[in-house]
Amino acid sequence: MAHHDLQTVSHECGDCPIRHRAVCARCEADELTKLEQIKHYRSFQAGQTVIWSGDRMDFVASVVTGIATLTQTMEDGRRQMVGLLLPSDFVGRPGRATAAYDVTATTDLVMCCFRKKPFEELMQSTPHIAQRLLEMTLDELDAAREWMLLLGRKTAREKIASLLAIIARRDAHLKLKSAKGSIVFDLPLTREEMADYLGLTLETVSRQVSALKRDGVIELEGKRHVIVRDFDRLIEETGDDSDGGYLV
Amino acid sequence: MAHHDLQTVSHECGDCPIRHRAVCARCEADELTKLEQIKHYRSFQAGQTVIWSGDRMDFVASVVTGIATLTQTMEDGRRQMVGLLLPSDFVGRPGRATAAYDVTATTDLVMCCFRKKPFEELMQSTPHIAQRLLEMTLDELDAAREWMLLLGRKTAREKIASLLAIIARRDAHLKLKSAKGSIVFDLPLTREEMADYLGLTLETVSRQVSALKRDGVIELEGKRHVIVRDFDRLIEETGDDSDGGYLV
DNA sequence: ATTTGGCCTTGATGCAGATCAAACCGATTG
DNA sequence: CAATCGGTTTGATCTGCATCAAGGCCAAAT
Repeated sequence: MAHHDLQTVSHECGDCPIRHRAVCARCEADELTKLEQIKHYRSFQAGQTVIWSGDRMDFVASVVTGIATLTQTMEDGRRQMVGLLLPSDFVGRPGRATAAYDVTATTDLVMCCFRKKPFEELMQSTPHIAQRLLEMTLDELDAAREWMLLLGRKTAREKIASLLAIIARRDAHLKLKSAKGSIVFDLPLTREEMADYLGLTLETVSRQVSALKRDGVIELEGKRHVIVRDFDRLIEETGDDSDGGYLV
Repeated sequence: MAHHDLQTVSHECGDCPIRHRAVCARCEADELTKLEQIKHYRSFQAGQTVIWSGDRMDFVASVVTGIATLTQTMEDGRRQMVGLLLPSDFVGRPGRATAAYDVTATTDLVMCCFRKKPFEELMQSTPHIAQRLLEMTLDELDAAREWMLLLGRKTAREKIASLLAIIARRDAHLKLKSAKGSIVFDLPLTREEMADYLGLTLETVSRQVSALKRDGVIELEGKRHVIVRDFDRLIEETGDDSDGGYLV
C-alpha cells in the first residue's frame, strides 16, 4: 500500500518538488547525477516510525512529501518533540552511526534516502552539498533556539498561538497567500502531538485552542481546520515582537 | 583594564589554547596563515555586552578564554538563554548581517574575531573551515535539542541537576578528572543567569540548589563553589537515562 | 443500528513553581 | 566600622497548568 505512493514520486531529480530547497539545492547537473546514483525513495504511512532513537542508521535523507517529527522520550515516558520535518528538511547526521531521536511519520511520508557512506564521500568532494547542509543546519539551530524561548518562557496561550502562526506562515508561504484575506489551513498534528511539541498536556492544548476560538482569534471547522481572519491579531497573541518573522 | 588581558593572549595560532577545537581545528599551516591575517583579539570584562540582538555584526569569532551567553528577550522582559559559549565555541553566522541574540560576557572574555567578509571568502576556498563549522553547528543543534527536552519536560530539580552535571562534566573534562574522586568546580553563572538558562525564576533556582545540598547530592562552599562526591547520584537526579553522556 | 476506538472537550481538584516581600551575606567603599 | 550594594536565601501566598475523571463526537467495523 505504501508502495502506491512510490509510483507517484518522480525518480528524476530534475522535476523533484524539493529540488531547489533540499541539500541538493546548490548542486550542478553532474553533481546531481552522482547523488542520483546513491539515492532511493522510501514511503511510510501516517503513524509509522521511521527510526527509533539509538538504532543504527545507515542512511541520511530528505523529506520529499509529508511531515515527520523528531522526538525525545525520557524513561518515564515524558516526551518532547524537538523538530518538525517538512518537505526539503534533512534527516540524519553525517559522521554519526545511530539515530539520536525517534523519527515518526505524522502524515504519509516520502523520503529521498542516500546511503550514508557514499553520501559522506560525496560531501567531501562536493562543496555544494556541504555548503547547503551548513546553511540548513544553521537555520535549524535558529529554529531550535526560538523554540527554547517558547518552551522556557511563554504561557500556554502564547505557545498555541506561536504554533498556529508558524503553521499558518508556512502554509501561506507554500500555498496561496490569499492576499490580505484569511489564512486557512489544516493542523497536521493531533492535540497530543501539539502538546509534545509545546511542552504542555493535551488537555491544556485543547483548552487553549478553545479559548483562542472563543476570543475570536481563530475560527475552527471541525477539530483540525483552522481559519485565521486577522493574522496580526494572532501574532499579538504569540508574545513575539511584531518583526519576529515575515509572511513572504 | 581589559587590555591587560590582551597582552597575555598569544597572537600565534600555533600555541593558541583552542587551536585544535575551534573552527580552525582542521586547518593546515598555510590555511592558518590566511586566517591569521584577518583575525584580531577583543577582550571584554565580566558583565559587558558583546553585541545586542539586531545590531550590525561585521565579524564572526571564537571564544578563546572565558564564558559568554546567548540570550533572547521578549518585549516585556522575559529572558531565555539559548546558548552558553565556552572556549572554542563559535559566535556569529556567515551570511547574516545582524546578530540574532544578545551576546554577553559572564566572565572576563577574550574572543578571536575574524572580519566577516574575508572569513566568508576563506570558507569558500578552504573546505576545512566549512567542514569544521558544520560539525560544530551539528553539535550545537544536538545541544539545543537536549535543552528543549529540559525546558519542556523536566522538573525544576531535574533542571538544576542537569545544569550542574553539564558544568561538572565539562570541568572534569578540561581540568583534572581527579580519578573516581569528587568533582569540584565553580559555578560560572549567577542564580539569575541559571534561571534564565533553565526557564525558572531565580528564587526557584536558589531553593532547588539548597534542596540538592540538603539531600546530600552536592556540597556547597560559599555560593558558587560546588563539590560533587557522587557523580552518578547527580546523574540520577537529572532524569536522563544513564547513557545520556560520557564523562571522558 | 449498535459497538468500537481514536481523538477531543470539559469539569473538578491539586500542586509545582511563580510572585511578592523581607532579610541575609560578603565585599567593597567612604 | 558604618554604609552601601549585588547577589542570595528564605518565607508566605497565589496561580497556571497538570492531573484525574467523565463524557462527547464521528468514522469505521460488526
